[in-house]
Amino acid sequence: MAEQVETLRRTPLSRDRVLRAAVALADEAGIESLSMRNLAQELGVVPMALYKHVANKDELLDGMIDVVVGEIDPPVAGADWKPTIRGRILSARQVLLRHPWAVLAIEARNMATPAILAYLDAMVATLRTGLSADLAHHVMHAMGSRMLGFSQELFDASRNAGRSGATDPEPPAPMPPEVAARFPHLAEIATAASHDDESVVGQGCDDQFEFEFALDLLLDGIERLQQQGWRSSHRPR
Amino acid sequence: MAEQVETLRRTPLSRDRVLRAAVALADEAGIESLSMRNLAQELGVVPMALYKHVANKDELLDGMIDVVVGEIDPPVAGADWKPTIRGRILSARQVLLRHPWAVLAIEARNMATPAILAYLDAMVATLRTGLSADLAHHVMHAMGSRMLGFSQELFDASRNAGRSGATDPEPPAPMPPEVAARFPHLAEIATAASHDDESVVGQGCDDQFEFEFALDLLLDGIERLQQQGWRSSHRPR
DNA sequence: TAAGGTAGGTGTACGCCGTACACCTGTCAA
DNA sequence: TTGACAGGTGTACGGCGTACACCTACCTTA
Repeated sequence: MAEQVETLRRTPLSRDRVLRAAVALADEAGIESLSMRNLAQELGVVPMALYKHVANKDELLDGMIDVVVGEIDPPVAGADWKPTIRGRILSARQVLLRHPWAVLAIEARNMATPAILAYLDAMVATLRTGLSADLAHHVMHAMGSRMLGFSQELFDASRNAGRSGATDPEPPAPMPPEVAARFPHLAEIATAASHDDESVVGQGCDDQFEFEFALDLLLDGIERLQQQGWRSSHRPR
Repeated sequence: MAEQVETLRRTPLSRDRVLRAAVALADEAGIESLSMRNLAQELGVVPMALYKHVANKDELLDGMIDVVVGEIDPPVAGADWKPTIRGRILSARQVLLRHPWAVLAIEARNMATPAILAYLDAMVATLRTGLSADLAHHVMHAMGSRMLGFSQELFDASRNAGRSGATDPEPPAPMPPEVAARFPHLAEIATAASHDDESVVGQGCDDQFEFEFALDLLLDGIERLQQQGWRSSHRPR
């Protein structure tokens, strides 16, 4: 019987199983409690066993990133570049919301992983159906991490989610009065938006709205440049 | 004599001296080799001595961030919101280029430090001279980390600078042919821009140009919204 | 069927990390 | 003179990534 249990749990390790377990562990317990030792324990195995499947922890993180990027929907073919780009980016965003730790992981690594390169290459291909190579180049820079479905929010609620513990359903705490007094303009801003709506609870931001606002600001500006045949002419400093 | 040396090096520790030494160490050796132990050694002191001046390593990092943010030029008063914002953001960018590690440090922490809040509050104040509170709110989100002078470049050379070792003056390596073959659109893009200029070496991007391109794309779009009296009207999903 | 190579899990150990806690020491106020 | 206190010290603990030697079950091939 003991060896039956052994056999059951001993679905043999594999790189894929290691990566998926790592992603699951990071999703549940937060990236900061993803250690080789914890991960090994989760897999019922001794820490050094992992090194037969990943070279080291950095390579593990790269693999995890590729797993996440692999979840992004493939681009729909044939449509206009603008809605195509927009849709795929919003899909990427949904994926990143499921794996909040991945944002930091992607930023912290140099991220020239094959999966990311493939993703970006497809994105460029779509852009190039409407834009010059020149403009497409600058657009890729301008969109930056938004291409991967996230942007740097200055106070990022999702940053803390998946950091430790699972979903904490607490609404964002309102700004304490002494803070509001010291930073009055921030305080005014904090409650300024999304109140023409009927049922907005508290002063939480509609993150999805904010993301699409910035995305469309960029996409509309890009479209305008494209329509007027923009070319980069480095102003002489 | 021995005690003279003692006295010389024993400029008494202080929170300020600790923070400045930490910033210098991160600048020179990279953030990943900033440990409490290394920092203590740099200061000629035993590791635990640091804890009389900073609560723990996270608080040390917060303090380092505040030192960096304190280097950003104060806003020039009286000018129009658009050039004021633009100028201050470009100043912030120069600061962050001097302390490349700070980008990751800022992203990794929740960054509600007093210095950052003060910086952002001043930024909002400037915005509010021309924009509604509603629009200013969304603008702050849209600009995201660009407000602090950086954006997420997908292949960020400055990310690796200051990571280990000092400045490496190597130009970015050209894309290896087998990579270019697998990702043809990226390859085309990589060499597409900044070649109408006379003397651009290799295919290195002009990072400053790219940053300003995106910044102006956003600022121009914002100005257009402002001029047409934009108000957020959440589309009914 | 025997031999031996190989893939993959194990055990031990090292050096690094952050930091809790008890301790010492010099300075200054009462 | 005393004693509180600010600030530097020494030791120790638990956790980390991972090098390295090892064992073991399987598969190939003669």
